[in-house]
Amino acid sequence: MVKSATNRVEKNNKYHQILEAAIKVFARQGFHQSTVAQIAKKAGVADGTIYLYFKNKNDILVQFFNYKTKEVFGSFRTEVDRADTCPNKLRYLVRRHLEEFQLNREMAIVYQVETHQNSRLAEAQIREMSQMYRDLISEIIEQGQQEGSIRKDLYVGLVKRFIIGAVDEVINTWLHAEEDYDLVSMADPLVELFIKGIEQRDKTID
Amino acid sequence: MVKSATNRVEKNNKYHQILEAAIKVFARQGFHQSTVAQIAKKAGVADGTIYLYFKNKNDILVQFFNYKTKEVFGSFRTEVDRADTCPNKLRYLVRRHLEEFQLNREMAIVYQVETHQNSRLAEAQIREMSQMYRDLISEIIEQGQQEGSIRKDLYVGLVKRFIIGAVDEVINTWLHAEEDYDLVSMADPLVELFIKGIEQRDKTID
Amino acid sequence: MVKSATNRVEKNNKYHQILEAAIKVFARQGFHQSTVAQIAKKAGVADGTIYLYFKNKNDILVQFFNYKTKEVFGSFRTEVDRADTCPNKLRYLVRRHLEEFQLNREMAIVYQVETHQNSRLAEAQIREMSQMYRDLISEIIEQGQQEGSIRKDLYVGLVKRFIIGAVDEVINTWLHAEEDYDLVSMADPLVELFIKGIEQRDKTID
Amino acid sequence: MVKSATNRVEKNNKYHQILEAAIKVFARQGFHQSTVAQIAKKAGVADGTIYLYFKNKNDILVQFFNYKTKEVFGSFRTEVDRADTCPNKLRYLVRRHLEEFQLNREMAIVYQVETHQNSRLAEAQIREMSQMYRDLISEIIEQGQQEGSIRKDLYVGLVKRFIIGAVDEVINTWLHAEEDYDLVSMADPLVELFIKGIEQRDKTID
DNA sequence: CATGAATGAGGGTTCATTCAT
DNA sequence: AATGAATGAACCCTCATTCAT
Repeated sequence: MVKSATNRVEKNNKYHQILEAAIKVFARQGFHQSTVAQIAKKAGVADGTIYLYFKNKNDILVQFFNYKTKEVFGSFRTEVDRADTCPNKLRYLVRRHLEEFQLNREMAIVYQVETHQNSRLAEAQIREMSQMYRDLISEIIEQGQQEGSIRKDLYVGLVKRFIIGAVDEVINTWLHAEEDYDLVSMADPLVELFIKGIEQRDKTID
Repeated sequence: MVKSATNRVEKNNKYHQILEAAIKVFARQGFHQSTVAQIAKKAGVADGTIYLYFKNKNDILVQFFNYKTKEVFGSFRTEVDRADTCPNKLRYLVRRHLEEFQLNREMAIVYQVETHQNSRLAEAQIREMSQMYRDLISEIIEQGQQEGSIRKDLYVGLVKRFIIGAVDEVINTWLHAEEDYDLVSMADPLVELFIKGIEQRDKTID
Repeated sequence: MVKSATNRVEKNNKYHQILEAAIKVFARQGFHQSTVAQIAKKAGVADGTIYLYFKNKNDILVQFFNYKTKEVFGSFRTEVDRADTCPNKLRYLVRRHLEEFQLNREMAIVYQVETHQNSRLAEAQIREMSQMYRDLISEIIEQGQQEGSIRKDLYVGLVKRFIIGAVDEVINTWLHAEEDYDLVSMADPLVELFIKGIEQRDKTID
Repeated sequence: MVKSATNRVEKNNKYHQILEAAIKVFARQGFHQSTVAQIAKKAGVADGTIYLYFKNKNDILVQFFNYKTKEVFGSFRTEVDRADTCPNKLRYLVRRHLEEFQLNREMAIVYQVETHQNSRLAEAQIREMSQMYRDLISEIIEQGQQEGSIRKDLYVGLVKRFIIGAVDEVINTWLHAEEDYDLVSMADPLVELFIKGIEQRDKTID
C-alpha cells in the first residue's frame, strides 16, 4: 500500500515533470518548433519515457489543457462566487484571470497561441474551457440584469466576446511587451470600461 | 504599352497566384503543417517556381503581411477619414474591419493565427501593422476627447486593447463558429458597447 | 569489464561501419556525387543513423582524415625511427607509405582527390597531416646533412615537394592504371632516384 | 562570306567567353560547387545560351581540356625542340610548364583538381594530354641515354612519374600557399634535383 | 518502468536543363 | 541566335516514434 502510494506519486511526478517542461518549451518555441527531445531533456527523462505518459506529442498539449488550464478556470468560479453584485463578480473574475496568467506566463503563452489556431490540436479541450468561461460571464450578466445594474437590451453572446476579447488582448499585449509590467493593475480600469464604456456623459445629469 | 502592361500582369499573376494559394493552404492547415508542394500544387506551378518569387517558405508569410494586410489596413484610414465625429469614425472603422475580414476569410484566419504566435514568423510586418491600427484608434479617441464625446480620464493604451481585443474576439468566434453568419451585423452593437458599456443607467436621468 | 569492452566495440562498430562505407562510396564516386543514402545503404544502417555519429555529410570526410589517415601517418614516424641512416629512413618511409596506400586503396583514392581540391572540405585536417609529413622529411634530410650523406646546398622546402610529389604521382598512376600491379616494388627504385638522380656519372671517377 | 566570317568570330567569342568564365568559376569553387547560372552570369550571357555552345555542364570541362590545356601542352614540345641536350630539354620543359601555370593560375587549379579525381569528368582528354607529356619525357630521357648524360639502368616509366609528380607538387604547393611567390624560380633547382639527386658525393672526386 | 539508439518518412531547397518567345 | 522563366528530380537533414535491453 505504501509502495503503491509512492509509485503513484512517482508516476505523477514524472507526468508533471514532463508536462511542465513541455509548457516551457512550447512557450518559448511554439508547438511545432518544439521537439520531443527538447521536452525530454528539459524534463530530465529519456525521449522514450514521454511515450509512457503521453500517447504522442500532440497529447501533451491536450493534457495541458485538461490539467493546467482546467484547474485555473475552475478557480474562476470560486472567485466569482465570493462576490455578490454583478460588477464585483466581473471585477473578481478579471482580476483572478489576470493574476493567474501573470503567475503562469508560460501557460499564458501556450494558451494564447493554441486558442487562436485554426486547426486546433486540442480542439475539444479548448471548446470545453471556452464554454466554461462564457457560461460564467452569462451568469454574471444575467444576474446583473435581474439586479438592475446591467442593461436588459444586450445581446449577451456579443457581450461575452466583448469581455473575453478585451481581457485576451490585454494579456496578449503584456505577453508581447518589451518590458515587464504589472498585469493585474489593468483589471479594475478594464472592468470599468466594460461597465461604463468610453462615453463622456452629460455633466449636469451625471 | 500593351505589351508592358501584359508583362506586368503576367508577372503579377504568378506572384499573386502563389500568394493566394499559400493563404488558402495556410488557412486550412496552419503554416507549419503546410508544405511548399501543397502550395505549388494549389497555385498550379512547379515547386521550384515558388523560389523564383519568394526567398523561402517563411517569406511567403512575410509577403502576405506586406501585400495583403497592409492594403486592408490602409483602407481603414480612408474609411475613418470619411466620418467626422468620433463615434462615427469608430463605427466606420469596425464596420470596415469586419467587412474586410468577412470578405477574406482565409486572410482573416492566417492573420488571427500569426498575430497570436509567440515566435512570430513575420514579426516586423505584424508590429508595423499593429502599430498602424493602434495609432488610428489613438487618433479617434483623442479627437473624441477634444469634441467632448469621450471621457478624458481614460488610459488610452488600455482603451486600444479593449477595442482591438473585442473586435478580434468577435472575428475569432465567427471563424470558429459551426455555422456561418453575418459578421458585419456585429459592428454597430459592438461599437455601442464600447461607447456606452453594459451598465444600466438611472431611468429618470436616461 | 567484458560488457564495457563490448559496448565500446559496439559503439565503434557503427561509427566505423559508416566511415568505412563512406570511404568506399567516396572512392568510387567522389564526395559530391555520393549521397548519404548510398553510404547508409552500404553501411547497412538507416539514413538518419548517420547523423547520430556525424554532424553532416561533410563531417564524414573530416572524420576520415582524423581517424584513418592520422593513424596511417602516425605509423610513418614509427617506421622512420626504426632506421638509422638517412637513406634508410627515406627508404622505410616510402616503403611504408606505398604499403599502406596499397593496402587501403579506397583511402588512397579519397586522399588523393581531397588533397588536390582547391576548396578543401577538410582543410584543417589536411593541412595538419601534410605538415606532419613535411616535418618528417625535413628531419630526415637534416639528419642526412649532418651525417654527410646528403648535400648541404639544398633548399629543403623544395626537396620536400620533390619527394612528396614523386611519391604522390607514383600512387596516382597506380590508382589510375588499367591493370593492378605491385605498388611497393616502386619504393626502392624511387628512393634511389631521389638520392642519385638520373644523371650518368663519369665511369672513371665512379 | 564576310558575314559568315563575322558570325564565326562572334560565335567563337561567345564560346570563349563562356569557357573562360567557367574556368574562373571552377577554379574558385570546384566543378560541383559551381552552377551553370554562375558561369552564365560571369560570361555575361543567359543561362540557356550555354547550351547552344556546350552539350551540358560536363562538356564545358571537356572542352576546357581540349582547348586550353591542349594548347599549353602543345607549346611544351616546341620549347623542348629548341634545346639540344637532354638536361637542357628538361630544363626548358619544366621552365615552360611552371611559366604557363603561373600565368594561368585558374587553369592550373582546374587542371590539378580534375587530373586527380577518380571519376574523371574529362577522362579521355586527360589521358590524351597526360600521354603527350609522358611521351615528351620519354623522348628526352631516351635521348639523354644515347647522349650518355643519363643513366641507362633506369625504369623510364618510373622516371616519368618522378618528374611529373615533383613538378606537380611544386605547382600544388604554390597554389595552396598563403602568399604568392615566383613559381618559375623553382624550375632550375628542381631540374638539378632530378639530375643530381640529393646525395652528397665524395669531395675528392667531385 | 526507463532508456536512448535506431529508424525512415517527409519536407525545404537547389539547380541542370528545356522551350516558348 | 539568345533569352530566362519554368520545371521537377534529387538530395540533405530533421524528428516523432519504436523497441530491444
